[in-house]
Amino acid sequence: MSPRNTAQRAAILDVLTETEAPLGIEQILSKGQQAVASLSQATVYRILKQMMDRGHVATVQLPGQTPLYELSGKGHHHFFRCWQCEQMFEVTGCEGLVDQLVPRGFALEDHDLFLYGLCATCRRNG
Amino acid sequence: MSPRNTAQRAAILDVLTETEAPLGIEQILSKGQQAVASLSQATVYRILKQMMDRGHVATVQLPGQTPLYELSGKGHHHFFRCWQCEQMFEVTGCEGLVDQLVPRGFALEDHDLFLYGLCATCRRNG
DNA sequence: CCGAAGATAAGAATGTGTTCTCAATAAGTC
DNA sequence: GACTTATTGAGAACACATTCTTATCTTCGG
Repeated sequence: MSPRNTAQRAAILDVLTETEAPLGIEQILSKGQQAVASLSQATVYRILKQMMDRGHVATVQLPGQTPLYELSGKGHHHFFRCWQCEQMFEVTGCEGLVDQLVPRGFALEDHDLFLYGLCATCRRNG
Repeated sequence: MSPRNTAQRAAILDVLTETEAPLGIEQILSKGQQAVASLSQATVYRILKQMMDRGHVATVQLPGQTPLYELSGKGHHHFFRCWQCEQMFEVTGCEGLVDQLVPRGFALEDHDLFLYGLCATCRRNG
């Protein structure tokens, strides 16, 4: 059966829709509480898990960090994370590049890639 | 002061030296116990931490996994992880490739890259 | 070889992220 | 509007990796 249309579910979906970058549990919780003050952490976990099971949400696993969440269906992409403002920027266009690193005889099926540095704004201001 | 020369410390160093791929705590523990049967998990953690503080050991953080450990001083490199045999293979030569993905105006300072698929052996046998 | 100080084993304790429990609440149905 | 049933909030419980505690053992300087 399809899930009931609760204010909490709508709030979480709104947060994910309005934000371009992937978000952590705490960020989703605090932003969601601006719409539904009573929103609890357990509910955020519960709803995100359901959305993932239904394929509406995907996780972004940065090395050594807890997962971030974003709406799925964006196609293959990676992220540039700014060390100053900590924002994440979507990066595309890795097709063909990564293949050049695969050892002879190996079959590449997937890859993870994360870029770190300064975004254009922080670079100018810093 | 320099650390005392114990059998446990030598065993862990041997394990890291003899293995080309980065290892997890459990692997280091079980391999090390072949040399020093009494080796305990706490000691593995303690000695690895010391080796990291001294810069002799570095961690490899795969997304969504606990850290792996390898001897440092290998220069910049990445890994290809085989889904079948779960072995990790060192990959080098990313220079210049990653830069092509950096958005205009951004300053790239570091990156993580992980390749997944089938190694040559598993590809032939599977 | 002795003794002081550091190192170890084992398990207890901790920390963190996530899931569970259950009484209270709210959605959707008739 | 009342009923049935899913959903929620709050905190307890859990899982797990990691660190701490302490009594015992080992290294190494003298």
